Amino acid sequence: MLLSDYFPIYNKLSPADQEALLQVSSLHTVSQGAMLHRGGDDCMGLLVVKSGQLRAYMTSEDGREITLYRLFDHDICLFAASCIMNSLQFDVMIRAEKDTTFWLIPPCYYKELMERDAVVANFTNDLMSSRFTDVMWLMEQVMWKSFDKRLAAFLLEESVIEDTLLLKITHETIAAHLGTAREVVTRMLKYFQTEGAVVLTRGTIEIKNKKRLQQISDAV
Amino acid sequence: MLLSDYFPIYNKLSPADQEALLQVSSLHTVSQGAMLHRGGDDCMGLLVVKSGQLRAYMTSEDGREITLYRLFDHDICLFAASCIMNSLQFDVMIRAEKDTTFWLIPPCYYKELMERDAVVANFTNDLMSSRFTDVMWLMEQVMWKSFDKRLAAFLLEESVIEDTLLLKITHETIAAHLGTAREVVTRMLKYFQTEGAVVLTRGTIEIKNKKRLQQISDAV
DNA sequence: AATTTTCTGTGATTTTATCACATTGACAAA
DNA sequence: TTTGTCAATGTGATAAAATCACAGAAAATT
Repeated sequence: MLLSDYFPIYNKLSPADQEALLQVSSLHTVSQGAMLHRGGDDCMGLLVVKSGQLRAYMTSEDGREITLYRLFDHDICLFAASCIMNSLQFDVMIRAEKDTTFWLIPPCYYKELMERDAVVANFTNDLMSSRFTDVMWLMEQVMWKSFDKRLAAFLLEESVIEDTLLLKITHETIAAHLGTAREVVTRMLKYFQTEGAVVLTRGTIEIKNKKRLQQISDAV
Repeated sequence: MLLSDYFPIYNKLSPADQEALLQVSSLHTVSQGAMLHRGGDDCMGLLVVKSGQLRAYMTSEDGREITLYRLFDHDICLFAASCIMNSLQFDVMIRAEKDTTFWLIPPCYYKELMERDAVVANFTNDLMSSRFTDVMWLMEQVMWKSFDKRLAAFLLEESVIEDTLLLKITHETIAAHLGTAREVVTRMLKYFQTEGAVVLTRGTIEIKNKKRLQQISDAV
């Protein structure tokens, strides 16, 4: 599979631009845990995920984290190229959650293309809208949902992503996803266990009663 | 003053598009408190603020609110035209905080223009980036700042916007801006009063010690 | 087997949210 | 002027979540 298969507007580019895009783009592979981007200063370029999984998150001054959204195969990451949009004035961190292969389109090339080509500009617009939608969804969760609902929803989502009921994840990691403290996660998980919804062992959470988690997550 | 003075890229449009833009746009005035937009379904168009003040906010199912950002003279509101971006999938409410005069550019016209003209598309991109930046700033506040800091910062900002130390605002309204409950605001304001930072009467908050509020707001 | 590190458990306290209702001030109607 | 009404504020009680400070258990390393 080529970049052209992963870049939705490739066919709408002029032949010259198609050629140039393939020329300047490069394929990279990083290992799980690799830091791809740390905030507004660094600017690697537009990142097109071929395979793997990335996590975009925000950090507090004292090192707490919250996951903004995740990127999977075919997703495109705009914020690793935040320098091309000078009205974007905030810091997003991006880290590989799995071994990940991606194409990188250099920021200066993409910027020039976007400013010249309406199709590319509108596509960029769509990308940004999607991420904006993700963040607004998160905002709603953080603002109006109680923690038990958010945790239950996270476990269910994680179960879908990993395609298993036996999650290999620590309380600390969950806390970083949800933007809270580890103890808070531990206590709520203990409660879920007394409810029979999960079984906990060191480093794992086994989902025993999916319906119960769904009830908790969906309750009004 | 004409729309052309408030629309930054007007001079970059073709003469025909300049002409058409002025043709299809309309000038409107609404009173304080008027609801301009409620969520994704309604789509009035791109809204260019001539004078006044708008508030963009989010609501919970049970009617709680939080202010996302505010719009002043020369600001342009993209979300009253959210239908032109079909990847934008969230609801923003927009209400006039003051009597407001604005131009309205019809969504279908703007959409067509944007898809055709790279300058317009990139400008739209910039608008969206700015709002995204606002929301990310809010996210940081909500996630990592304690409530006393957020309230102190709000009072100071309000004082700048209204250009007075005697704020005419209720605890209920502040709670809606900050996304919390009225009692929480009342209690914290009482505390600020015991600190000598403010003096409270029904419907007003007088800032007595700006420095103290700044200390509270900026404390690490 | 001993040591170190990572992960989990838990009490105590503070902050913030929630619920329920009391009180006060402003304004309007009688 | 008095009375009634409503919006705004005050506050106690309780619950949820965050914070702090350790204790202990499991896994990994030496």
